[in-house]
Amino acid sequence: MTPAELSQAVLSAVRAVVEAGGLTVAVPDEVTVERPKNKDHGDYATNVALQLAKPAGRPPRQVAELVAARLAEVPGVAKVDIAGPGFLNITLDAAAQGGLARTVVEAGAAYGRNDAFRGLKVNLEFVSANPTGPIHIGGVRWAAVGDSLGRILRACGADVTTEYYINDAGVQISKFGASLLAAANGRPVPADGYVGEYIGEIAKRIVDAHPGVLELPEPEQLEVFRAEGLELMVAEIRRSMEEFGAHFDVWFSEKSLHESGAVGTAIERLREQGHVFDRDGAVWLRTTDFGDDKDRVLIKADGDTTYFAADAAYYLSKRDRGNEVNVYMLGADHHGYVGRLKAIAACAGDDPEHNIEVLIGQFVKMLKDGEEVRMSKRAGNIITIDDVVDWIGVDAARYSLARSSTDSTLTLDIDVLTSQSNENPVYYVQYAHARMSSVARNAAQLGIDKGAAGDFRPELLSTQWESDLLGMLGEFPRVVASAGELREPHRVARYLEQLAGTYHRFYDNCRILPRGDEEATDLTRARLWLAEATRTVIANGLGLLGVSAPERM
RNA sequence: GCGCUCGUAGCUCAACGGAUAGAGCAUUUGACUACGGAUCAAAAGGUUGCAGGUUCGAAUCCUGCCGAGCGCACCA
Repeated sequence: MTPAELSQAVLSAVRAVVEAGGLTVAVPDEVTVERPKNKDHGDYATNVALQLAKPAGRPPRQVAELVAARLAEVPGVAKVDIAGPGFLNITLDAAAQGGLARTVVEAGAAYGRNDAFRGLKVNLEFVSANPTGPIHIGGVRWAAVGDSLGRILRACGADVTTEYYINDAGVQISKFGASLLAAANGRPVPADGYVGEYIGEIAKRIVDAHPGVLELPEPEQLEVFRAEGLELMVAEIRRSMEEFGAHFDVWFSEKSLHESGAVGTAIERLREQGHVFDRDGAVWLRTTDFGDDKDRVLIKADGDTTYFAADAAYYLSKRDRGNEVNVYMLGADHHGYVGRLKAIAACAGDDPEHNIEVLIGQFVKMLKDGEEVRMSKRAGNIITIDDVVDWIGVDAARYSLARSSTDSTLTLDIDVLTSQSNENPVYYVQYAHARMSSVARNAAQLGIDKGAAGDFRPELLSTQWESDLLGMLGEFPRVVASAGELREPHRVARYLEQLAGTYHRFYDNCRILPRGDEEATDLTRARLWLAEATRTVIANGLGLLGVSAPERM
């Protein structure tokens, strides 16, 4: 029996009580059934009686007794206790609980998926770092979290488009080009230009590809370095992202918004909505109508459009392409954008609470020799995505970045990650998968098979460790659903750590394969079902994080 | 000054208003002639920044204060 099925059973019990006249209260749409932390509280607990007590005008324990009597009759429910202020503690019989292993194995890769977001078009924009240098650590966090969130939302049935916004228009690209030009000519980098080894490397690649470039008049040279440098840098970023396993469906050029006239069209559309006005020779969007702290300029007095105008056009583009929910993942230094982004949606006549979601990721600090590594572009000590991957590999990097909430600043100790990488929790999870794979290999070698589903005897999975493991497996669909709903991939990682721990304890206490000359028994086969189910869930979960599930380590 | 985010074990971090606040690392002590010891068992470690409030119940929600980070452009 899955938690979802049990939840339905509790609901039916409540309904039965109400229909029999035991309670006068509206039957809730859903009830929460959770795994109690304390084993004495049964396999599952529900607080439905506590919630219904007040509307029903009855003491919680009295409500609990009425529901418990009905629930105890449900097939598969072994026992229902009333505890504390009015919790219902439910114990399942072993067969009902063990049947979950078969459910999981038969669902395979589909186990954990749901259709909560069926038909919902979601756009996820993340990283979107300026193509003037390599992706640094802050961008890497979003690469890991954003890509994982995309996988999770797809598992929840959403139609997801992942997107990288390329800021390829504007002065920073010109500065980038000027920096490349200077490097190619052996001159010092201009003030507030870009420095770093990569500048010299890219400059050299451009010179190699265009042998005559340095003979051209300087303005033409600049144009070559600007355009070619941009192309090479974007290609470099794409390579890094693909190597990191972060895939973007769309690489969206800011410049294209200007060149296609989309920016002008967007301003006109906002004007038709009545939120555009002229003042001091500039064109403004009255974002203060919708909670922004000041109005924003769309077209400057000198006639140039602002970055904000492109933002508005970009948002409308996303909407025009059918995206209903548009998620922006920004660094903490951009949290000031939330108000104006929401205001764009509102000015366009959309619902800013539904059509735009902004996730703010706090900074990632790097620690080396016990001290924070102060990153500065000028000093050239930026930690890039490629650095992190070189040190600890893609799996460990993605996992360490995705396992904690983006709400809190994250501190990564380089020394720990490199020298003691075995202690990284990702290996704990992967090791469980490798162990199960090893058991499967050994079983095959012994000619043992878990057998047909019809011969599986779930009631044999009766120890505390097997019960714990089955309980954890049952939680997976809800973990995926809540991770998707809350946009919090770290919930999947934390769950996997718990699941791996539960598996390791099971493995330690419950021998799966026969030893020596012993024959395989029904218990052997039942445990193979359980191990296979666990392996499936770990593989599915790691897949949601974009982390490999190795068969050997 | 205004605003956003955060404050949990020595460290890094969990905990969708639920029962005794949990893991890992570090520290201490145990377990391999059994399926992978990258494991397991156990000990120790807390006034959840502080003070109020809301309720059957608060780390979680509200208010104030303290502390940290980051924002407050006709820049991009």
